[in-house]
Amino acid sequence: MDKDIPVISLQRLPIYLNYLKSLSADKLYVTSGLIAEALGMGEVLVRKDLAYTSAVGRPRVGYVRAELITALEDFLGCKRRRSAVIAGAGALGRAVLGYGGFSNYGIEIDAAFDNDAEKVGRQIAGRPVYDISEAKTRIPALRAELAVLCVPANYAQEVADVLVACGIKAIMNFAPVLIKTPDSVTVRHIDVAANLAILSSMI
Amino acid sequence: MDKDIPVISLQRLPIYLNYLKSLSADKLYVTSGLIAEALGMGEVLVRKDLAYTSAVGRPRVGYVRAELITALEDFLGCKRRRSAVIAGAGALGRAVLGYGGFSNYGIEIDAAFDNDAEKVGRQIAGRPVYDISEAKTRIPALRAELAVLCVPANYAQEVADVLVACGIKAIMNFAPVLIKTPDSVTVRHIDVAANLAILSSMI
DNA sequence: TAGATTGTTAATCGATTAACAATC
DNA sequence: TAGATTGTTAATCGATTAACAATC
Repeated sequence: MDKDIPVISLQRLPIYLNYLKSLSADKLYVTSGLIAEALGMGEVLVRKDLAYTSAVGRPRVGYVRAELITALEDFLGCKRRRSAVIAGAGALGRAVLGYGGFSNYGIEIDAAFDNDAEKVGRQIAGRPVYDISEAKTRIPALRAELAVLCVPANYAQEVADVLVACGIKAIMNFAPVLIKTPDSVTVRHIDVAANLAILSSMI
Repeated sequence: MDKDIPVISLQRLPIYLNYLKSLSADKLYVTSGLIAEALGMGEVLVRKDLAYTSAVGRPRVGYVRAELITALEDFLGCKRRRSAVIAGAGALGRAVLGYGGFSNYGIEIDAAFDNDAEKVGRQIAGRPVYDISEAKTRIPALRAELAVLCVPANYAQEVADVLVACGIKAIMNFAPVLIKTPDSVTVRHIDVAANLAILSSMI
């Protein structure tokens, strides 16, 4: 009955959530018009997006801000704690490990993997760095289903295959190369250089 | 006459470019069908996207791979060298500084800025770290128009304002907060935590 | 009650895909 | 020539916006 949320709407939900959280605590109600105005988008679009979550607004007053935050967090699964791992403990992997923002979404980065003996066995930001060969025992033990791929391009496919074999169900890929995975595994590719090039060509 | 390329098509051009470069050197010709197949998309879409560049294919043989790469590079402005700076020399800023991939697109990261006296004056990956107060002389001197914003959320708007005042025309924003800029400045927001949360909710 | 805002249905807009003529 | 592939025009699909009834 209820249609699945389009990915493009899903991508806007964290933006709404951030905005709602940024409002001062005495702001009890918000309207779609207020959100739309602040974020530079159409108000009907905001209502449509919010309708995919369990959010319910009231005519004349709008949405209760706290309820709306809860609805968005529920929809995004922020309540359910989920474990993630990082593959590649280079500069980017370490930056991601040290980044605290994941906890807002119920995600915990629990470990990193690398093949460099220099890095293996140490801790980074309080998290252990294991040899990649340990992935097949460590990942199931952690029940991790999310992975952030921060290895060089020439290792990306090989490491992605290992992650998939270990039960990882979604991969955020920072390597500048497309990786192939079974349909059951979702991949988001973030190519930082390509993004900057796109920006540059839009100037 | 010629319509402007939609942003969504523009975003695919680096993907085509990477794929074409990944092919072995003896692959002289490529067809839209080959590219589409490899990338899991429709072949008409590939031809439409390529048509926005100056690429011209030939019926029956397809596109000359080398020509197509050149056409994409020209369109993306990879030939014209452009200077970029990083704001924020924390873990993420350092990771971006150390990342070599920008040169493929003609982009050179020339400097970083920070307000931490510990970091200012040092070099990271061979690039100088200046105090943010120097931005207004250094950025124009470098003729930098691109910036990567890697500061904490609570500084993001303030630092973005400085960058804009220094002549920056496009900002890639890694801070988990929306920033406001004049219409003349293009912003791409990459919220790593939000992206992982989206992925997670798609599992 | 009057008026503001929601939620939904219909219209529009833009992107993708299908169809096909051109051509090498 | 026959056939494969391009480039383009028309059709479809999906997302956004407009219109509006419901309602608090």
